Amino acid sequence: MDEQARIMQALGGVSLAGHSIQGGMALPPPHGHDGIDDGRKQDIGDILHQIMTITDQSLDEAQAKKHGLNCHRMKPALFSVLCEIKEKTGLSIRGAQEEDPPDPQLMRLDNMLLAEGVSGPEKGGGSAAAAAAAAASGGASDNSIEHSDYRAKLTQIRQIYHTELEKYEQACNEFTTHVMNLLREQSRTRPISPKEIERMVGIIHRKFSSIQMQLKQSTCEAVMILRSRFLDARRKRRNFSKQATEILNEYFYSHLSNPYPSEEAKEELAKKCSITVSQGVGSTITVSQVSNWFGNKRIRYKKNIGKFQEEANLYAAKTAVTAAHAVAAAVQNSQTNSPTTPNSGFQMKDEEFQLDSAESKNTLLTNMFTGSSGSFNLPNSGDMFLSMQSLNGDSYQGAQVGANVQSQVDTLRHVISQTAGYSEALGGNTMYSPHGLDANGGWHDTTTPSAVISPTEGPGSVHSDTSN
DNA sequence: ACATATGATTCTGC
DNA sequence: GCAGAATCATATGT
Repeated sequence: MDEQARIMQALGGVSLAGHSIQGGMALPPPHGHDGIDDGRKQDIGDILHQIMTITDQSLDEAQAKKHGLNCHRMKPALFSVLCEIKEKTGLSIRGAQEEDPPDPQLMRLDNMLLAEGVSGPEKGGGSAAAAAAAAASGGASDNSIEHSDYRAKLTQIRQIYHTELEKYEQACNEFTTHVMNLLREQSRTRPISPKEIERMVGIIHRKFSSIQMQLKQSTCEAVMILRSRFLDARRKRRNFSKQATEILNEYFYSHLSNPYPSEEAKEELAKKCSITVSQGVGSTITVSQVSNWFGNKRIRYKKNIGKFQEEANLYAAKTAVTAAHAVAAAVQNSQTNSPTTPNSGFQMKDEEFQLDSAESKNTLLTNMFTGSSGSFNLPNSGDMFLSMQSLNGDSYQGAQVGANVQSQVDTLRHVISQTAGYSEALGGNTMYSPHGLDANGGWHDTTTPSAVISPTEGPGSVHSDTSN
């Protein structure tokens, strides 16, 4: 042990090729020596001398000396002792950063990149994620143009991410092997154990993974920005076309008693709205958009019936006019018995859009006579009739005459009778069962037209939608 | 510039 | 999962 101590002391501060070997070496104080034979003493002295003078010599000479040292029989023993001491003294430095636990932040980033289709399997991963994102946001985005744009940008991000990642990995590997080679090389002259090399590799990997995390973070940010730009429909909100709104309103007011279109009805409405819209630049209207529309409509109508009175009148009138046309045609058809009269022209193509005579009448009656939310200036019956007459000449085509002729006749009869003051018995129309909002504000079937009036809407209580 | 309209989203309750 | 309600964010009208 004394021998070792002396060696240590002698070696302290010696630099080889610019690498200090002082780090981590605690040198015990020198003290007396005994029991070492002179031959060995001479040996060690030689080694020390060679080491001390190695930097003063030429490269070739140094190389030769180094080789000599490496081949020296004392070398393995010295090396292991130095390593042991270094290991002991270096303990305080490490230990803290041993095995790294999975970073939650990194895991979140990884998950997100995977979910967005940036990382993970190649192929249509990006578009699949885009579609999923679109579906998540209501499925309302059927904008193929914008979607392809989004996908293109996502692919771009994906490519950049992967090339960068690859670059980092390559650099990391190169650097690691370089450092490993260097250390291995130096381990000939410095006390570097394989364990230490391993640890160094770990440190390098950690450093590189922190760089990778930055890359992941910025990629995530880019994706988020992209998403907000392309997929947040609220940012891209566009009003529906006039025709589309008309179709939807048509359905709403003709089903005022129960404005909850079935899934098929919604699909049909969406299709119709999209057809009318397709001639322009507008996007198509999806089922979920129809659902949104009805949701908004119901709540806004209920909140302020007065505000929608005019609209309700209009659509009810349109419905009635449509019915009138149908009836007129039917009558003409039956009277003239003309084979050229297109009977099929009034045939319902789609049962979904049946005209609900009771409902349309209800709308009319409610609007005209009950006055719903009080302060709305009700048109008197004459006005209403006039307006209807004027509408008669209208070339409005929007309303799908979906009803059978009989129900249209009923509607028309009621409209006419109520409007013009006819008091005919309207033989056998027991279908008249107006529906409306119940006292709780929900839609239900009632038997009194006045039920349409919201109890909370006293006369003169017209107010605007303050929800905004 | 401001108010209003409107499509979409989010939250809550059922 | 749907509907209602509240809210957001944009579009449109003045």
